[in-house]
Parts: sequence; structure tokens; C-alpha cells
Amino acid sequence: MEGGGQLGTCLPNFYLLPDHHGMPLPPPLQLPCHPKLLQMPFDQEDQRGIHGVMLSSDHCGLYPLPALPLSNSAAAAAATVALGKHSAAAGSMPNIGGAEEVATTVTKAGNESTTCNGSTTWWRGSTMAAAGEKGKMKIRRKMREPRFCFQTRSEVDVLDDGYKWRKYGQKVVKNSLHPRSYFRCTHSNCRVKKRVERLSTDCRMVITTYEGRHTHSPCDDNSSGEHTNCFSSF
DNA sequence: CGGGTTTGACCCGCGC
DNA sequence: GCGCGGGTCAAACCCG
Repeated sequence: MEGGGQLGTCLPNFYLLPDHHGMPLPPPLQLPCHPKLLQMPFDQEDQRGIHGVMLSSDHCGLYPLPALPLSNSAAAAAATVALGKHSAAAGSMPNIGGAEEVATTVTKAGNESTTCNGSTTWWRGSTMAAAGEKGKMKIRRKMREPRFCFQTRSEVDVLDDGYKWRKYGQKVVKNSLHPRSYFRCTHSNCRVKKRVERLSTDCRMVITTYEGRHTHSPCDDNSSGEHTNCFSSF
């Protein structure tokens, strides 16, 4: 069902954030412009050959993003993005069209609600333990969270978005000069993942892809005493 | 010693 | 059916 959940099947939502310059990165919710304005029905995008909308780094203007090939390039894969969190804590980030559809798919794939509970570790239980064995990894593969990606110019690969991430993999992807890094949120009940890679065409550009929704606020990941530091740089 | 990173292997989906 | 490529696992390693 639902086409195997290949990344390319769900068109991403793109945001181009202002230049990073090593500064902590605000989560999508804190984009300089209202994220809602960036939304566009996926099917509509597709029909127009537009795979996303980017926020101009210079003036917050919107413009279509036809350049990123979503089907197979590394950038495309990274571009298939997803937004985690922000629905509960901040509440201002709407569920994004296609992303919500993906979420539905995830639910149908099953077992999601059981994955985070009672597992010994924050993510292992959500996959292998829930599946019980590798043979059921197919279920895992089907599980797709809402995705959201944005792109920014940055000196560093891993942007500080206020959450705490653990790297669980790195892989060289085709058509990309730079390896893609895979991260998971370290929060015990949070299954949000993110991928980070640099554009092969412009190594200064970092594409960050979020998948899933955080079940906690950004500060919950840090020590409880650092609540004011999450995005203090802004 | 605990938590995070690295990295090779494995699995799965998709295209041909 | 097969091969390719992306995504994930998990043991080994590193670091504070």
C-alpha cells in the first residue's frame, strides 16, 4: 500500500533559512515569516513542477523551487523533509498538507503507538523491539512520519535547533559529494529523526530534514535549568 | 563508566 | 528476478 513510503513519494516543504553563520538554528516555527504562508498542496505543487517553496534568505520572499530534483539525487532525498514537533508546545506550526498524509500512513502501518512505550531505550524499542525481529523490519520501513526540510547556509553541518540529537548513522549518497548524517532525538519518548547533508552543488548549503513530531519542547532535551538558553542567540 | 560517534553490514523498496 | 541505493542497526571506539 501507499507506494512503499519512498522518500520521493512525499514532496517536501522547503524553507530556506537565513545564513546560519554558526549561530543556533531556530526551529521551523521560528522562521522569520509565517510558515503557514509557505504551504502549498503537494499535488498542486507537483502539477506545476514545483516541489517546494523556499524562503528567501534575503527578504523572506517566496519563490518556487524547481531546481531540486526530488526523485533520486542526494539533495532531493534530503529535501524530502518533514517537520517534527511544534504542534503541541508552540502550537503555531500547522500540520503541513502532505506531511499530514504521511502521518496517516504511518498510523496505518501500525504499531507506532506501541513503539515508544516500555522500551528499554529511546529508539531501539520503537523499531526492533516492537517488531520483535528483523523480519518485521518491513513495518519499520513503512512507518513514515510527517517530514519537513529546510535549507540554510552554514559553516557547520549540525545546526542547533534546540533539541538534542544522537547520530546513528552516516552514509554517502549518490550524486552527492558529502555524506548524509542521520540523527535521532535523544528524548526518551521522542522518535523524531533528522537527516543532515550538504548540497553537492554548494557545499555551504546545509539541508536539514526532520521526520516526525517531537513529543516535548526543545528545552526538555537540555538540562532542566537551561530553559532560557534554547534560542537565546535570537 | 556512561553517553555519543563511527562505520561496516544488513535489510528493504524500487527501477530496470 | 536482480542490482542499486537509501535507511538502519549495532559493535567497536572515543571522549569527558
